[in-house]
Amino acid sequence: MTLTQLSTFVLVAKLGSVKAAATALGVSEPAVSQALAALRQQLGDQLVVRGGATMRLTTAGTRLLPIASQMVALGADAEAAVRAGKGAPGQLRVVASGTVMEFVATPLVDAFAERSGRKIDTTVGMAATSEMPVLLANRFADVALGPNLGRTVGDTADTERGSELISEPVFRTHLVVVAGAARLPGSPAHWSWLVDSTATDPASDAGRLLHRLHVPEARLRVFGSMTAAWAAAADGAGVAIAPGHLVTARLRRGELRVVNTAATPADATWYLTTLTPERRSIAAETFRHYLSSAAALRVMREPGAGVPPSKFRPPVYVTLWS
Amino acid sequence: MTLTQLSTFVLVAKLGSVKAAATALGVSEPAVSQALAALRQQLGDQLVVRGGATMRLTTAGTRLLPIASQMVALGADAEAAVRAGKGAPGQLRVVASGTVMEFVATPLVDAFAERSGRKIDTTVGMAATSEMPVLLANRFADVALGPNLGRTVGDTADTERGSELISEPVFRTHLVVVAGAARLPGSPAHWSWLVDSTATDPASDAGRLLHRLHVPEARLRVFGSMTAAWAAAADGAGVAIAPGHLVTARLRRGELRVVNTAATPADATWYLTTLTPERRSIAAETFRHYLSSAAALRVMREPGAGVPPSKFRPPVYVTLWS
DNA sequence: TCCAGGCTTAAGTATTCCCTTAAGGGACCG
DNA sequence: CGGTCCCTTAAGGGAATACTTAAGCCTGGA
Repeated sequence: MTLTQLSTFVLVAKLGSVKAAATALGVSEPAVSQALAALRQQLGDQLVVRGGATMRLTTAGTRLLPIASQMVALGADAEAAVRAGKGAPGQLRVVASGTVMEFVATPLVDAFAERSGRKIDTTVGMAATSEMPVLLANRFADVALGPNLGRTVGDTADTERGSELISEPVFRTHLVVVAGAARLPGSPAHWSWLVDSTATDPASDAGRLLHRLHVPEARLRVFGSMTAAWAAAADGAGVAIAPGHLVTARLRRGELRVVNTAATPADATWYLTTLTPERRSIAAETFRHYLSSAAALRVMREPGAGVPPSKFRPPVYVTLWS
Repeated sequence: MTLTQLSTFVLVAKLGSVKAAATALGVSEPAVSQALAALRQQLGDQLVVRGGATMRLTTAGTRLLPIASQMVALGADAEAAVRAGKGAPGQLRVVASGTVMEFVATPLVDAFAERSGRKIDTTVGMAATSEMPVLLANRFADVALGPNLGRTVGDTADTERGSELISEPVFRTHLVVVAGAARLPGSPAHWSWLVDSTATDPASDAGRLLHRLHVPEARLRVFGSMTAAWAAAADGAGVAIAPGHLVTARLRRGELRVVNTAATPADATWYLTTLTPERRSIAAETFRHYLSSAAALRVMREPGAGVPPSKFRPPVYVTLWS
């Protein structure tokens, strides 16, 4: 019964699938399945079993989950405690949604590291919206930047202590639909939508927008980054989604134009999600404070030139700081 | 950072020595030292350093200890939870002092297992008095049978939550000094004391008795078991210590006679020590209840023939159910 | 000053972890 | 009934664990 195995179990149980856990951990499916098999053999119980759509917990698994979850969290706390105890630099692990990751996470974190006098080691990873609560609750990450993760209706799991999350708005923008010079036939559901991978996350801002416009999946063309999608849109290949404030330059130059739809322009707010204050690490608190500064706002508003399409790595999930 | 390493660290920190931890775990000293070295390297801090008599915690080590301790305890809880969840037999791990171990632990546990309908897997290990609180607090054991472990004055460590212990008297006897036919010259401090290894434990009943009589260590001859010591005493090799109720037959047969001293007969009470009720396992609670039964009392009063000297294993510490 | 007890290192070995790719089921859906 | 998605097993390899014995080293005490 290793901590790795327990982490794996927790992730599978909370995400409801081996595949999802494997993705979140950045390993192959068999790796997860095998860790699970080892736990199952040693504890003499299946713990999680296939139950149609999602993996279901057995009775024993249900009892194990809160304990395992706490052990994993304590494992992270242990490292943080030792770090703090020996006066070493703190550590801040950020997870960001794809959009935030592409445009502002890196410059934001760079600026933060600069400002903190390099006293805080900061790393960034990308995660899907559904993964973020799990990653935070189990201390795989300290803060999340992306959509609102505050408690939503129908949230059955996670009534355990310590898993409560707090989302605070840090930046408000609006999503617009943009296109090049090409004519757009018929309704939005018939257009060709040039999107990045976050749009396939139904809980993301872009995903919700597409859902509201009833765009079928067949009409999507997924690009490795938003920047790449915009370039394709400018070439007349279809329409793309963009945070308004990030395409002002392209609009001014006439490369792109705004296309109004029934659902756009749509408000879109980026949130910072953390644990409750008493469970927050010092580094997380510092970062939270930094985000309310004028310097941080400036970075989010004008994140520089963005990342050139070739340099932005597609949704290769970062191995999450094992 | 494995659970094994954390257990090792906790044991070293709480027992104050690598050697003690190695003994308690039933492994060699280098094994402990090495586990510690691995932790130290990974966490980048010494955690515990040599500080004269006992190992002292560094700042980082101080912060780590409560967290590690809780992780270890949760590890045991996890197994228990899964066991309970799948309806498997419960588990009861008993630690006993040497005397209890030699005479009553085995028959007591056998009787308990019988009575519980084999629904509880019971194992017994032997431990020194100083080790018992640590073993209980970190879930290496569920109950302890031996001297009173309730909070004593000067108990500096263990103010952390969950380490509170409750000792309840379960059997009252009295210690007597016995000898064979030989004449005893001078004061008790000059006699030859034939004892078992528990007498070298200063916190044990026998150890305290020897201290009260100012018997120097040089006057001790350590035997592998009390039974063996009594046999030697009967041969005239010196005096021995015995719980009165266990030597009545030998006294009646004239093999031994009681020698009165300034400190004997001395009251000696065996206690059952457990965690607080809400932290107690079901098996521990069941055992506690069983001990108050007439059947248990009978076993403790007349534990059969005892163990023949050759069969009782000297303080070979049982590997503690890792 | 040397000695002794106790912590640490060195060297070697068996075991377990943890990951990979490739291939074998099993359930659900059209 | 075949496809597809997903979980699982098989096989293999590299690294880390966890233990041993033997030998060094540091500190405190006679």
